[in-house]
Amino acid sequence: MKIVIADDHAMVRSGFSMILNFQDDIEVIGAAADGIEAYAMVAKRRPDILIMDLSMPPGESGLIATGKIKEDYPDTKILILTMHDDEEYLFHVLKNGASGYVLKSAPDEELLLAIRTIYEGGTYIHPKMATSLVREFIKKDKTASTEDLFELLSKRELEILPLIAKGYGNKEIAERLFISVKTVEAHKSKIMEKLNLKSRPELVEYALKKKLLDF
Amino acid sequence: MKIVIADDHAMVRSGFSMILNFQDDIEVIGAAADGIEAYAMVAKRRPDILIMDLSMPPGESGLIATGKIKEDYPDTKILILTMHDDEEYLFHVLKNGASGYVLKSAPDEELLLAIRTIYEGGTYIHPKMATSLVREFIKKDKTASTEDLFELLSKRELEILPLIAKGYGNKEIAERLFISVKTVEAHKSKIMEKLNLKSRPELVEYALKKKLLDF
DNA sequence: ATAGTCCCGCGGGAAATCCCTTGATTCCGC
DNA sequence: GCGGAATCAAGGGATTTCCCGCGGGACTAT
Repeated sequence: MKIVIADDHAMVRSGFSMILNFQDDIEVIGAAADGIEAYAMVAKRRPDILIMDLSMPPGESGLIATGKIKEDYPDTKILILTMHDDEEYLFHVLKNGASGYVLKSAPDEELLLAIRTIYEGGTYIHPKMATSLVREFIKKDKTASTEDLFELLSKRELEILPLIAKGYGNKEIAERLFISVKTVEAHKSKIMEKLNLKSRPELVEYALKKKLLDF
Repeated sequence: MKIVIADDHAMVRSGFSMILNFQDDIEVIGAAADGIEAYAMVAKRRPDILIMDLSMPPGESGLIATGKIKEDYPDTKILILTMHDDEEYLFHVLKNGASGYVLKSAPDEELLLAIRTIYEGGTYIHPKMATSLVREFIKKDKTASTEDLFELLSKRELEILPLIAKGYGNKEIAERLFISVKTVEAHKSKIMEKLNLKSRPELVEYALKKKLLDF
């Protein structure tokens, strides 16, 4: 596979080139000293993988370059190689389309593993960095205890609550459930009483937190 | 650090015990053959780390045991060791409180690295497994293009849309923005016209997808 | 400059809908 | 059999919705 290295330190570039070229399946076909050069190099050589240092001050930051390159040349996988074990970077970089994140302090084997992983379409995140990713994931997904819900609300109420939250009118709900509008209103009152909600927005928020809004 | 190993294969247990006890900083203080035994062992010995095989058929699945143990003994870190490189498992296991996920096919060094990482409070996910995690993360965070929004809707409309979606009544919105109810109605009409929405639920859905509902 | 367009704000009035209180039925567990 | 909850429902006042229309300010193209 063909690789381009982008790093503002010449020594780092040649060092990694040595290591990589020593591999049978890897060929370093270019190098760049900043984000702009990296973009140009990718445009010219079309590598399979671009290894990019995040902190390249002069031309353009590696982060921005990552976004641009990924947008124009999505086939080139981007592996971020950095000395920051900062969580913030990880998020931004992933959102900008990078496929991997390896610390410069990692052993050579890890770099090679990362390269081969993303070459095959995978994503390589330095395991320790996964912490923040997992935390975010759990946070976004585990808001709902769901348990307390089923204990408090009846079947009917549990059926009506999401509909209200989704913005359906009482009439629509009534038609959908083949009951009277008045009944829907009664249920709604009961729900709000049980859950100690006193306004529609609170109800929407509640439903949202309990993941009842699945459009 | 003190470790308990849970695996239904005796050979696996002794094998790993050998490897781990060979380390200066690790001491295997117990073993279990199923989820129930694992729970009891954790209750008795209070290890720093529990290494758990996911697929233990007889007593109780490792997954469920993980949840129970984590709930009652949150100080014990749980490292999942499995042969499944299945995405589904990863999610469930993380939600149930595991701190690490390592494949049985991984080299010993990786296991040791994982143990030490989670002992220090980190989270270790096998890098290749990060793929699905990242995918989910990006999906949950990048649903909104947000761009098209700001082009279509005016400032005021962009201010009102979320309020409607959140369930606020026209009157409340009017009071909050110091404008007339009639004006709110007008804006609402404009919004629905521009976005081709014809009902309140559609509007809520739209707002939700654009991440405008941030309670 | 003038006309066109968009954003913002406001209003009337009629019909539909929502909100709140009250009450009837049924079913369940004690 | 009796309290309690679930389900259903009506009456009446408050609110929203939907149809209209009005005017001022900003920006643009002619």
